[in-house]
Amino acid sequence: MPRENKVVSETPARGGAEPVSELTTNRLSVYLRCLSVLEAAGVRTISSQALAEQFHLNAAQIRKDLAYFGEFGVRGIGYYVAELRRHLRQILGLDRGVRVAIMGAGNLGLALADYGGFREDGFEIVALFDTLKEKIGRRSRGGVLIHDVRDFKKVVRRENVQVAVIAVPAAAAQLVVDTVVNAGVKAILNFTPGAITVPRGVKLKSMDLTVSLESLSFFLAQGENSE
Amino acid sequence: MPRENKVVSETPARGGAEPVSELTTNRLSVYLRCLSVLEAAGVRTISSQALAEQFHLNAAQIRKDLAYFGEFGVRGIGYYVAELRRHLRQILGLDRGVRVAIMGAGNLGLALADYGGFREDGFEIVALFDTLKEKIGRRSRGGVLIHDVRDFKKVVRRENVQVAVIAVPAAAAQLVVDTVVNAGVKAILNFTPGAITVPRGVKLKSMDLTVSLESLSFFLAQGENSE
DNA sequence: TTTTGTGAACTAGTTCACAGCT
DNA sequence: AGCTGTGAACTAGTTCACAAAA
Repeated sequence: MPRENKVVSETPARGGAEPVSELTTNRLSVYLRCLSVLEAAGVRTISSQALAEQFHLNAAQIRKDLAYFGEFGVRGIGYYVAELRRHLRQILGLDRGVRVAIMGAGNLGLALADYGGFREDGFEIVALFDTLKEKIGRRSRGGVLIHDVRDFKKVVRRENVQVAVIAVPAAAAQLVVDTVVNAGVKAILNFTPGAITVPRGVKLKSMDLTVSLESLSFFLAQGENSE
Repeated sequence: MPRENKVVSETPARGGAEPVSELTTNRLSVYLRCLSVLEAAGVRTISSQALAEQFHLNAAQIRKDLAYFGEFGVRGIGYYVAELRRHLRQILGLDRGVRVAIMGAGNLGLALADYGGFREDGFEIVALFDTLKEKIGRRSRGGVLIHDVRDFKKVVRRENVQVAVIAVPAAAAQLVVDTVVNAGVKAILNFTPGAITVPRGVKLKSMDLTVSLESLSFFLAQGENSE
C-alpha cells in the first residue's frame, strides 16, 4: 500500500485511508501516557524497543500503530518524545480540548464529574444532567452545575458538548441515550449494563462493570477446578 | 477435537481443555444477562438464532461459545432458558457468591460500594479500605464499613475476599495492588489509569476511563477530517 | 551501527455451512 | 421440519524479519 512521497501537513490527515482498528486507537492512548511520563522525566528520544521494554509493550506493534498516521521516527535514533507526544495528542483530537457532559448526578455521575485525572489530558466536564427537581441547580463538590435533562439540547449547543457519559440507572439508559443522540452528540461513554443501540455515525463505548467482574469470577472458578 | 460421548456431571468441568479466550468469557456474561431478561419475561426455550436477533448477537458465535463448556442445547428446540442460565451462573462461578473488597473510599470507591446492580448477580461488597484516619470506621451510605488498609490481610481472611477493586489515586495504585496480591487475592479490577503489574497467577482487569474517552475523541477527530 | 517502516508469516477470532440429532 | 455442534473458510490482529535510511 503506497504512501505519499512527501507529507507536508504537520500530522498527515490520512485522506480516505484504511480504517484504524479500535485496538490501535486504544494503544495510541497508552503510548501517549507513556510519552507523557518520559517527557516529564526529561527523556528526549526513545526507540520503539526501549519504549516497549519500559512499559511492557511490543516494539513492532508500536511502530505499526504509529505508521498508520505518518513517519514520526528517525532511523538510527528512534522517536523524539515531545514531538511524538504532540502528534499523538493531535491525532487523538486532544489538542483542542474535549467537552464532556455527564448524564445522571447519582453517586457515579458525581464521582466522575469530580475526578481530576481528565483535565490534564484535555477533557473538560462542562455539565451534569438529572431529572430530580431537588438536584437540578445544585453543583457537584468540584463545581459542575446540575441541569434539567430537558434542557440538554440547549446546553449542548451553548457549551459545545461533544461527548456524553451515561451514568443513570439501567432502566433509563436507552431513553437517555436517545436524548443524547437526538441532540446531535456523536460520542457516548456508557456505564450502564445491558444492550444499548445507537444509530450509525454515533460511537458508543461501554464500560460494563458486571461483565468485568464476572470475567474475574470465571477466572477464579476455573482456577479452583484445575489446581 | 472429539468430545466425551456422555457427560455425566451437571456442568462438565472441562478437564485440561483448550484455554477459553477472554472475549468468550465476556460474552458468557452478556448471554447470562440476556437469559435473565428472557426468564423474567417467562420465555422457556430459545434458539441461538432468536437470541442473536433479539440482542444483536451472532448465532454461530453463541453456539460456539457455549459448546466450550458442554452440550446445553437440544436440536430442533434450542436452549432451555432457565437451565442454561443456571449453567452459565455456575460456569462463571456466581452460584456461590463472590466477595469483593474496594480499595479507596473516595468518590469512586463509595459510588461503587453502593451500586446495587451487583448484588442480584451474585457479588457482595464486603469491605472498603482507605488510609485516612477520619474515614476509617465510618460507613458508606449503603452501610459498607471502611477499614484501615493495614488490616487488609486480616479482613481478607475473615471475610473471605476473592476480588479487589482498585479505586485509589493513580500514584498509590501499584502499592495498593501489591498489598492486595500479597494478601493472596487472585483477581483485581483496576480503575486506575496507567500500567500496573501483577505476578503470574493473578488476574488483573483494567477499566481505563482515559483510554476510552480518548478513543471517543479520536473518533470525533477523524469524523471531522473526512466529512 | 542503530532503528525505522513494512511486507510476509503467523496466530487468534469470527462466520459460514452443513452433517446429524430430535 | 428445526436447530445444534462443529469442521472449514474467512477475517482481523500480531509478530517476525529485513531492506532501507540516518
